[in-house]
Amino acid sequence: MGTQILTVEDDERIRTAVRLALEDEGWDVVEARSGEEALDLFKRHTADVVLIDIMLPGIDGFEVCRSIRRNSDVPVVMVTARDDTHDVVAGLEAGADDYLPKPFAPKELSARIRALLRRVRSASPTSSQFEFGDLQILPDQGMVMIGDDEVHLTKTEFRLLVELASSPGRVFSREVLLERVWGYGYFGDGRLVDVHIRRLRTKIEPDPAKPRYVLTVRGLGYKLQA
Amino acid sequence: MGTQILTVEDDERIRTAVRLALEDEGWDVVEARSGEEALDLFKRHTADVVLIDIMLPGIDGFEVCRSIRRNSDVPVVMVTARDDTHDVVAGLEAGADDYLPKPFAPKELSARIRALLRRVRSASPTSSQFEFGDLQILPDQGMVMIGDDEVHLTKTEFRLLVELASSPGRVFSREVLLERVWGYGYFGDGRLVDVHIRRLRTKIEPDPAKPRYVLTVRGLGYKLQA
DNA sequence: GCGTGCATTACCGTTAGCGGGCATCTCCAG
DNA sequence: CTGGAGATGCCCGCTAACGGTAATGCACGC
Repeated sequence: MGTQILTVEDDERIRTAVRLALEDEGWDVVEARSGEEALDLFKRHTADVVLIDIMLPGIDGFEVCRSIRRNSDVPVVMVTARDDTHDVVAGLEAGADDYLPKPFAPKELSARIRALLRRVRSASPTSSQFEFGDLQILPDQGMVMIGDDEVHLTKTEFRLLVELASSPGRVFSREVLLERVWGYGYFGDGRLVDVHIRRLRTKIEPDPAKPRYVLTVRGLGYKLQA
Repeated sequence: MGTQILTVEDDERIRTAVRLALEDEGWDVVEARSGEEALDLFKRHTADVVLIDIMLPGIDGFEVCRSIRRNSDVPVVMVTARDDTHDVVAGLEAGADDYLPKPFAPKELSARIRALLRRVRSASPTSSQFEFGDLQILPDQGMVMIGDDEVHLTKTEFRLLVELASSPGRVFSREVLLERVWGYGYFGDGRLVDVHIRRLRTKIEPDPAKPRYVLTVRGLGYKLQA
């Protein structure tokens, strides 16, 4: 699923020009022709960025922006022919993140949206999380839970587990694991992996002799039960 | 401690005008006259926003921005007389969050900075207070309570604690903490973090040898018990 | 049965984190 | 200006935990 951009613009020519510019960047564009339509679409879809023209029939851009802000932190860019300082300030005060006076270069619009996306995405560190039955892996917290109990893993064990969990069910050879967990250019014995798999099992498996999560695939490597 | 803004501008009249406008908003302004001075100041202080003029003697604004971006996510606004689309795009690509062509209205500058701060702060909720068991953190009042007793923390200890509290349970590496607490671009020993964690513990932990709140995650960093 | 590959254990050099101590810096009171 | 207290940054030595190696035992497949 790509980046979704909702545009609100009543002038068809501009709307089309904007759409083409945004699609050039590889983003998906959803178009609204009025404030009402925009708010309706916004409720029903999720957008990564909203682009609002101020001069709209019906509800104006400022109001659309404020309305969106009441229940969302989505990045908002205002685009308009009015470029008095007063309008710019009003737009930003209404909750917009950026304000771009027409006429503008499509490349500038794209660049500003990219900057905004960069900022927003760096702020929300994708708190990933895996779950396999009773086994719960929380990479952010450097933590593994079995049921309700925290299990302490060392850094190496943890990275090994996270690596296996990144593609559940897939078999990882010792070479691949050495490369990914220990780093490129590590020239050690493949037995090293065995030892750490063993240590991992004693910690997370109810019965390490009959592994439930970390399974051996003879002759190939190890995998995490999907 | 208020919002710190670092400005980089060689023209004295503009520098003064900008400073007055920013101070009107209640922000603290630190001024640099060249790219070199800016990078130097940036290393030693923390800034909440950086304002960069592109045309500078020595290192130009683009380079200053890129240099800052190499180890910081601080909001950056570029301000310049050049307003070709090409320059705007280049500025944003260099890592700036906004680009404002001169001449600009001080009110617009302030509004744009406010919008940026709003965006950045909504990402890391400086919410009024945190509570972890008996530990109560009141960032607004610069105050920490254990049970009913106020505990005195130094500025550094306090910021360290608040940073950890901003994402309870999440592991913070020494690098991240150095960046966030000591300021971007601080090039010191990672051991420094240990020292302050220890001092923090002696103050807030009932038994500093067996931490209850500030936990060590060996090989990764520290976290605050969720 | 035999060989190959995996499991298990023991061992030991290394390292990360902690605590004590010290030098410098800052900020205030005198 | 000066002295002192607190704050800050840095270094060194200690220890427990960790990572890697090797040796031995076990299981599976031919």
